[in-house]
Amino acid sequence: MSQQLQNKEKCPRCGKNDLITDGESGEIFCSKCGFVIPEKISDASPERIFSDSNPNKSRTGDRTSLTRHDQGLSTIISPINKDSTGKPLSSSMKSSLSQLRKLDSRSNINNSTDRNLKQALSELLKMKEKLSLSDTVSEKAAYIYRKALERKLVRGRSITALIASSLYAACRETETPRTLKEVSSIINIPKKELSVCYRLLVKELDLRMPIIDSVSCIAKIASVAKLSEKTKRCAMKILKKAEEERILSGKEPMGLAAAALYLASLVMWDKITQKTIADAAGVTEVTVRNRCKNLKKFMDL
DNA sequence: TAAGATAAGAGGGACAT
DNA sequence: ATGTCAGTCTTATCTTA
Repeated sequence: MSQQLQNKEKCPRCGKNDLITDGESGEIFCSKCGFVIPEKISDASPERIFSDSNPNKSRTGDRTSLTRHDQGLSTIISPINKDSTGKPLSSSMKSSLSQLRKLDSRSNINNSTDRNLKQALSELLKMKEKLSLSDTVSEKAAYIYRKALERKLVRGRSITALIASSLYAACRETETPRTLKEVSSIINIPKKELSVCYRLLVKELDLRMPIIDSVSCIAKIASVAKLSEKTKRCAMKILKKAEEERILSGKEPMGLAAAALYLASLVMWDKITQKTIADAAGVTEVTVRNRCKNLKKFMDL
């Protein structure tokens, strides 16, 4: 059970003073009718109060995020010619406001870089959902894409492909196990195009990618193929040993992990076919066999 | 039916031109 | 920039137990 904080506002649905802030998710909901207030997810950190006399502990705005084209810091000039009390504006005010609006729209969205960014980021959010990735990864992807924009790498390339490869790069950087193949098939971009963009990003932005740890792939494959914990641990032992023998370089980590799991399943009498494990890992049976051969040779199994 | 073997082909990294 | 080369992985097909 997470920490819950009382909230002074009224529930918009039932009108009762029973709003509660969930300390973990930051959602505000009514304890009487269960209504969750949309778009009002605040962070659970202590509120910022600028004056002690302020009874209304309002927030200072949404959190900033790299996944918004303006990082969540936009100010929108209302298109309605009324002041805050609802009275119509004077004509001189109206004309200066319309000037402001013109300037504002030019400086914001009509800037081609910003327009590009806006489109890319909306695609990014869709992709993030499809690949069920965390905010951390998409933030990182947004950061990479911004860099790419700065370096003018987008010219003449498809936004979709570039933002997708940024996302893939973010996965690599955060060691989130997603293969190029998965990304390409889920987002519907040819693998080749994606890998060209990815290599471009790595090269031009000087990204330092951590080497994929095949041990972390084991967990993923094991859960897809529904293997036992025992087998998983045995496979990790095998890979650790192989790592010491230094026979891992240049091999696909997924293939290696799959082979280690297959060998482990033999040791543990965990009945599993090569096909199942190859499918779970997204490699072919032949690859599993070849990797098995390598591993066996060095481990006298 | 699962596992192993073999061959042709694709694509990418390293290195030279 | 383009080409070559060794090594890897995939797909397809056949054999073996």
